[in-house]
Amino acid sequence: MEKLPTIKEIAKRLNVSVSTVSRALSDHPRIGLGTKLKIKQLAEELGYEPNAQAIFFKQKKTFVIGVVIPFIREEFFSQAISGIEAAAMEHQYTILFGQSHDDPEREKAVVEAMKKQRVDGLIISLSKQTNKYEHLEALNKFEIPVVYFDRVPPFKEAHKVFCNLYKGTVDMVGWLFNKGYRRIAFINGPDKLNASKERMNGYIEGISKQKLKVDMQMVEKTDLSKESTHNAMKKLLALKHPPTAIITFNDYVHMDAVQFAQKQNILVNKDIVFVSYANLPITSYTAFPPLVSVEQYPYGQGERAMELMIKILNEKTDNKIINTSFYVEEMPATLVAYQQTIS
Amino acid sequence: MEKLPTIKEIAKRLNVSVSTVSRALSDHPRIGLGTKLKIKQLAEELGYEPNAQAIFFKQKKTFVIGVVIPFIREEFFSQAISGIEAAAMEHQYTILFGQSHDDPEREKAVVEAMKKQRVDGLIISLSKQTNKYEHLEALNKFEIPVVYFDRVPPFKEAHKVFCNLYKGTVDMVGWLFNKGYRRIAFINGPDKLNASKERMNGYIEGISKQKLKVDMQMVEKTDLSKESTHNAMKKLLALKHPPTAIITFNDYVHMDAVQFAQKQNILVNKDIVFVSYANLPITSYTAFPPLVSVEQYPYGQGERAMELMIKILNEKTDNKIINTSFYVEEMPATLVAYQQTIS
DNA sequence: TCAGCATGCGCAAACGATTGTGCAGCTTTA
DNA sequence: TAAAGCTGCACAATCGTTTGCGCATGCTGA
Repeated sequence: MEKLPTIKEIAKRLNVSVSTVSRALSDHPRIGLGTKLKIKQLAEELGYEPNAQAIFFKQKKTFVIGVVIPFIREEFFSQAISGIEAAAMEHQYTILFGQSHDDPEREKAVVEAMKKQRVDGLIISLSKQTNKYEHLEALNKFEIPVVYFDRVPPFKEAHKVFCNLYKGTVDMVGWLFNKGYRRIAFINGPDKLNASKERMNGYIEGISKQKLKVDMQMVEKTDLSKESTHNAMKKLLALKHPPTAIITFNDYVHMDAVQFAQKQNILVNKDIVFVSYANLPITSYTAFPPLVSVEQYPYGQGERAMELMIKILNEKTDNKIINTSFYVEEMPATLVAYQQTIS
Repeated sequence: MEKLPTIKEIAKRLNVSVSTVSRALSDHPRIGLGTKLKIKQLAEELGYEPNAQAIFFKQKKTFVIGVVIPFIREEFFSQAISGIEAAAMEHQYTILFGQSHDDPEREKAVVEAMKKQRVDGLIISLSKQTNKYEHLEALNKFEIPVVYFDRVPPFKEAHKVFCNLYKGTVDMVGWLFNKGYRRIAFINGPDKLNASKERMNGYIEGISKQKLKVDMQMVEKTDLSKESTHNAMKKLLALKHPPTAIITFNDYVHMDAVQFAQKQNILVNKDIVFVSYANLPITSYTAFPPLVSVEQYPYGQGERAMELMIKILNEKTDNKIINTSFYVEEMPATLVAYQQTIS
């Protein structure tokens, strides 16, 4: 069992100083060619690799970015993290991973742990329940930049990457209208989510734009649990004039809604058509994927969030001038019709 | 913008030495009560938190475990990583995350990056293509323990956690036999995967146990791509006596196989029944989930892998005696009938 | 009264690497 | 031929923290 070789070890074996070894390995011009060669050869032999911990410790930089998301098992987030990882690798960064499980306490604990690890920055998609931001503002105070993505905070003073679903929702209502649907219902998410407000505004605008009347009986809410969604469906189906089209908050709500409709012997996408958000690959395997989806590009969001982070970090080291402005990146949400892979 | 406070800063403000501050904060008995109080109070005020980078650097420990998996988007792995994370948090460890994308080159690159970050240990599920292990043996050489899970290497000299699917497969064949099926086909994964061999042996044993004859025409292979699975299905359906039951390598192969069957206007689970491995939550949303599945407990595997890792690390610090034996943990794979949630 | 011990704290080395400075010895140039 | 410049290397400080050792001071007991 060998120890990982150090610069010291090389110096001792070759009877030179550690500084000479350090400079030789980084091709410093003031080191003689012969010495360089000897050193590099021995380094190669020993399988020397610089101790990142030591370097980063001295440079006060770790090249580690913390990433906190609600649930990795949600495909949206696993795709997002893939985008983050891809961008990170390209710039020699590594990522520390943590889940909040949509619990603010756990979110706080994870963020603390990452702060202890002295991550260079934090990329986070907030937990549904998060309404206090002290644990995150604490990071700002200590010059650890935070980039939010998808589930971003309501205030302006933050770097964010997100999809604005307003326009996508307007388009979706328009699409349904053009297909002849008039009784368009909407199962929205929790009020406090920004994403819910955007969708809601888009829905109202979309309905109005088609000269239809907004009927609040057609709007239900779910806390995103299966029971809650089933409950919303129950109410919609009990209406005197039940909807002929249902827009659901996301693909998971979609699947739960479809499940409920089937239980009621409703012919999905015949009696009632279902459309949704997210366009996740798994839906292509389900019996009744949304006829049309608002694509939110999770991979792209993750990628952009990471690139933004790197940009911020570079600015921090380059200019000593503290940049007090915040980056806000709004990505387009586009309407995607379901690709018929079956039959 | 404040800097993160250091022990030095506290020492300067209180006109004591850094060693006194360090000892005071860790309740050393030789530090006076009054001094301790003053120091602790100021530390609290400044929001002091020890610089983990510095401590770990000195202690040659990072409390970071590298985790490398093929694809986070596969539910099996996202569940596994949740188990790993849960166990890690419980013991104050954090996890560095990387994906191999089933590419040995990328796997190597990720492992190298983690080695540079001086992770305390590495938990890995091998890429499908990995058949050289130098990049991982390099870690062993430098006393960075490696725990493999699920996709484990063929050799003995390794810590492993996995499900042996042999018995599960025997049981599955038995289940089908009891239900009256006799022409039981099998779409297996790539030969080089251990998991394929286990399943194959189980299949053969299962068939023989029921006094049926093993018909190699009933056994097809897939490289796990959709095309390859469709191709395997094509061959099976073209047989003079096509199967009445099909065992697929995993839930993704299952979904692709079902998709193909539907294209051929075959009544799934009526003309042919499909059974599979993994029992992933998403299959409950699909039109035709496997009638029965061999549950592989990804969360449990991840959890156990992490616990094993911590055990190994503790042994390393406790006894200076190097433990040369390897831990091999075989988890039971149990047969699970599909929970009918629809209708 | 003084050795001996406990108390309370500071000094300095160490972890692995980077980097400014200094100092030889050699070569160049006026 | 001596000042000036270049070449090739070593020394030492530094990052934040821990920890063995040592040095005062005050107290105890014989």
